[in-house]
Amino acid sequence: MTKQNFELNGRIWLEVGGEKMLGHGRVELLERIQASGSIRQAALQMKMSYKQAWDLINHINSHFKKPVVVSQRGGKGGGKAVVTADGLKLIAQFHQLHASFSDFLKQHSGEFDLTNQD
Amino acid sequence: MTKQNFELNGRIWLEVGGEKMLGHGRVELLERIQASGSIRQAALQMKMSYKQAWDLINHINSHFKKPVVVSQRGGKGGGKAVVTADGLKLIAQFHQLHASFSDFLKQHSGEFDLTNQD
DNA sequence: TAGCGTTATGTTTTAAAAAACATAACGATG
DNA sequence: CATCGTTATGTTTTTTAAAACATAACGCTA
Repeated sequence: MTKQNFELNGRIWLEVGGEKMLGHGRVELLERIQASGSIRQAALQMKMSYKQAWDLINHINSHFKKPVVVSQRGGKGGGKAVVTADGLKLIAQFHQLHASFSDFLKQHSGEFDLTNQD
Repeated sequence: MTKQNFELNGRIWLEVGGEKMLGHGRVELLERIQASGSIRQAALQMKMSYKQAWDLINHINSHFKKPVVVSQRGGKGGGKAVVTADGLKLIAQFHQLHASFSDFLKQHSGEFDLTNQD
């Protein structure tokens, strides 16, 4: 009898109007924007193009009642971006939820089993 | 104060060797194969091409130690396909797990909240 | 006031994924 | 022993998504 080796995995995310809005990747992007004060730097760190990062946060901003990132161009350093209080709240809430989800996956990871008598 | 309307959502799946192997869609495919005795009929029901369905179950079969579907061509009706005992076991185990996951999502769906004093 | 680095946005090109198409093999059955 | 409906598989085309490229706007700062 040889035992099949399984792993349980999954993803969770936040939706607004049925549209995916905030998952693991976008939360990381927000965190890096907050840490660096720059969309460009955050994008570089995550190996995505500036445009891709900008499109993402623009999409989020335009679907929430209040923006999660506010930015300005020109000035010292060329411009900057900061995560709003709401954005920070979302990051924290997502982390908390994701920790519960990780527990869930770990707790149920043994439930797949094809062991039998052969 | 206007409240942002959130929904929590997610997916879970089974992996073998880090590769996604069995999630919601493939489980449904297996069920329809079992119910109809035919890959073609299952594919039609799910509005996918026969090739796509076949590629999926072939991929699964070749990554598990024992196949989840066995099939034969020719003969009465042109051929047939049946889900193995292991396959049926996986379906059942996935359903059980997915029910727990649905509970998880429901229980935590209220954890996102941006309500504040403005 | 020219230059710098970043935000903001549109367009074009490339790559990946999906769909469509085509065809052989098979075995009961009439 | 030809037909039928399905399994099995490869190839081509289309669609979609991602990446690359290009450029304007902006406001400090030297």
